[in-house]
Amino acid sequence: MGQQSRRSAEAESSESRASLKVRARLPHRERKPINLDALNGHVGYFLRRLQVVVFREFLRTLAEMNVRPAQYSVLVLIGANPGRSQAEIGEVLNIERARLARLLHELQRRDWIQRLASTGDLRSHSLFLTNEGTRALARIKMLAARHEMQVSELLGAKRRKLLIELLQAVP
Amino acid sequence: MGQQSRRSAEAESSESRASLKVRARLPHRERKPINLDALNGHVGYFLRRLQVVVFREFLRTLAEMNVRPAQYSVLVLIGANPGRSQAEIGEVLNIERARLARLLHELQRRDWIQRLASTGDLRSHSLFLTNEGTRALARIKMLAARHEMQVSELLGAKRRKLLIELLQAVP
DNA sequence: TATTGTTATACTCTATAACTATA
DNA sequence: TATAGTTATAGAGTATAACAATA
Repeated sequence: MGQQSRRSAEAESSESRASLKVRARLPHRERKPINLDALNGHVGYFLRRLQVVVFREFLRTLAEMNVRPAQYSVLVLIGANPGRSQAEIGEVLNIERARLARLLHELQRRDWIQRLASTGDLRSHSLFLTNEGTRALARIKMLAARHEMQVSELLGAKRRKLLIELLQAVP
Repeated sequence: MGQQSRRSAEAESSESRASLKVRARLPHRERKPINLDALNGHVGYFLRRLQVVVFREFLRTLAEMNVRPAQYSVLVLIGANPGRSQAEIGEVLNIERARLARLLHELQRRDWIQRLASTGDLRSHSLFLTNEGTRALARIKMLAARHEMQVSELLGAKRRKLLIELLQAVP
């Protein structure tokens, strides 16, 4: 894979944590640094900056299963909370119900999930993994754990732990 | 504005920090909490969760100027670093040059920026704000500062400061 | 040969609105 | 009336590829 060759190439430069660095297309000569100005005062800017890098890495590591972050989070929640409705899953993940409907349609097409009529409220669907979905999720979780290790290499284990604690505590 | 009435309505419930909370469409009855399972171990999940809320709030607060986060960051950098090329701006912000070209085209259509031929490298364009762009950016920065205050209310000033320091230090 | 900027395409995600069927 | 889910549309963001001009 392209990722493998890239990683080994960068490893040669003896910077093990450089693999995820945001510096594509290195310029021929170093330029004067750019002043971030007001961006330095925005949480959103830094959140977005890191999130883009992390998601890009996620896509690379999960490429063999062709799973995107949103699909991953939905699969994990269905696996750990079988029988919940689309409304409940969507609310927790902050995914619009319209978007979730299409996302689930794709997961169903792959035969990873099934939607059964709810016993109580006839409007809602109860979500479950299929047997194939359960097997796929096991593999996917393994790759996701590998991804998280790469994130940990990028951030440093200590900073990663601090960051999770901080973000988890947000109301 | 709809936001104002919403904030005051929620303020009545004596939860001043609830204005940005992720709980649209409150269910009639509380359900059993959903188990986040493996998501609890992913920095990316928490990053994304907060970033979506923060960007949504940004859009609301900057709605009167019709400015999106990416446009804001580009305007700020051009304002603080006049004469830089598209390649330099795009690299810092991690915006694809193809996407940046279209984004700048839109800013130019609004007469907020101008692209002049570089004196040195004839391939590159030097980016500047127009007079109108300078005036617009002043107003935009004022709104962005207001936005950041709302973020600070959501996170708590102390946690916001910690978060910025942590994210800023990421390599 | 490589880089800068442009145009084009495909796909994902976000935000709406309109619709049905249930409650 | 309100909610659960579906379908559709428009716009933003991401990832590519191909191209002309210049280095």
